[in-house]
Amino acid sequence: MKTVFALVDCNNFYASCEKLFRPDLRDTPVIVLSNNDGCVVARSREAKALGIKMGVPVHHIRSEIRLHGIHLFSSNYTLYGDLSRRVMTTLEALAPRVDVYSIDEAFLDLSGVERVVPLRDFGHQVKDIVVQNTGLPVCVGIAPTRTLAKLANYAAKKYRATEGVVDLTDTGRQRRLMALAPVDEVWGVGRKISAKLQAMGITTALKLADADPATLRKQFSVILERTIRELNGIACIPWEDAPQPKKQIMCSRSFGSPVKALPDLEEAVVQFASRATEKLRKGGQYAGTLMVFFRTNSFRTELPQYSNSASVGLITPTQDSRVIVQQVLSLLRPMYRPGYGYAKAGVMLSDLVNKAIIQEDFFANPSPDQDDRAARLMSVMDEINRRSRTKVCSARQAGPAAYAMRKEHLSPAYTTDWRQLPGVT
DNA sequence: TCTGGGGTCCTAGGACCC
DNA sequence: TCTGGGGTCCTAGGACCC
Repeated sequence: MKTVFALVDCNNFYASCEKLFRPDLRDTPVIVLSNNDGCVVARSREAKALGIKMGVPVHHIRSEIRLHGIHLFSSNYTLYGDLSRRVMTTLEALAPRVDVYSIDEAFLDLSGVERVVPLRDFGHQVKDIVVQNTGLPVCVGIAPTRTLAKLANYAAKKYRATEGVVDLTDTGRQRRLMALAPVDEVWGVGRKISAKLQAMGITTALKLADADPATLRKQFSVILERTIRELNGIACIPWEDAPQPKKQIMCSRSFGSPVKALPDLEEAVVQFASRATEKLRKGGQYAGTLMVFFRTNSFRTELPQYSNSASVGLITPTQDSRVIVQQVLSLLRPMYRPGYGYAKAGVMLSDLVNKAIIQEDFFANPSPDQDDRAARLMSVMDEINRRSRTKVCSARQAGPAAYAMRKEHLSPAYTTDWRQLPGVT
């Protein structure tokens, strides 16, 4: 049986989520901003039509915002995460296998579907059911490999005549589309590689597909070789039988205003360490290495700059917030220098393992019994934090702090907080 | 152009071993 | 002080993705 992939991708996901609860903004250009309201991370169709570019700092487009009455939203990940789950649940009911690839897209296994219904028709069914269940518009790209499905999705978004669905299982259609697609639209070809390819005369997806994989592997890497094979219809990224466990967990933030004093910096990294460890426990994992970093604002070149990072390996991997917080603080303190305004800090947990393969530390103090008590304490803490708004946390995490993020245009938690349900008047 | 918070994978090069 | 060849492991950095 021929393998067939579909890539389902939400249109302007964050902007569509915001519009869902604001029908009054139906035809208004809308943009969603990154943390701290820094730059543009999503644009509605109308905003794209106005030429607002992805990633621009919001203060560069103040005049356009005023001129065209563009509506701003701070990012509301609680809302987007909840709506994403609804989309994915819908997709899981429609296909035997679903790979959630990011917050707004998923690969579906459509192998065998064409014996029952034409693939293009099935794509339209998927699209209609998702919009019916969630209110969110999606596009569907169908092809024999993930890389081609990505390209099909690009075409479905770009060309109106496709009505949001492109079936690229036919080789002739693949080549016609690839001849039109700039090489940087290929999945896996970013800014650097695209520039090098262009210099070699490889300007379209088709020229890349027809290039010699062995030669390009030598000049680039196996990843690009794989991309070439995928463009030629050879699937190189198979289905995973089990979801792959995380390899690292990161928690970092830019601060709303510069942080100068050690206690404030400590408070921030304690927060990050706690949040990262919570994610760790949610996945049932233990961290073997932790890293902390912080830095001044490198864009303010007129100001003195300082950044540093340090990591430590634990003898026994842990998921105990108290241990991780202690370690992070003892890494941070000797690195801290007064006299700088710090703009960002973060904590990373890595060398993650499951409990089953943990090597006990022969000389460690806590007996297995104490270890057990630590585990119970952590799970009680997590449970309380899930249920209540008053968070239980280590004494160092106070809030709202000096480094709080700017979020001046935040929409309500429409779907995850009873008190913020949208009203009908 | 430089703005955000996550992630993954690959490669080159150094340290170290025989 | 210089001379060989081969291997592994780890880390840092780069490139990509959303």
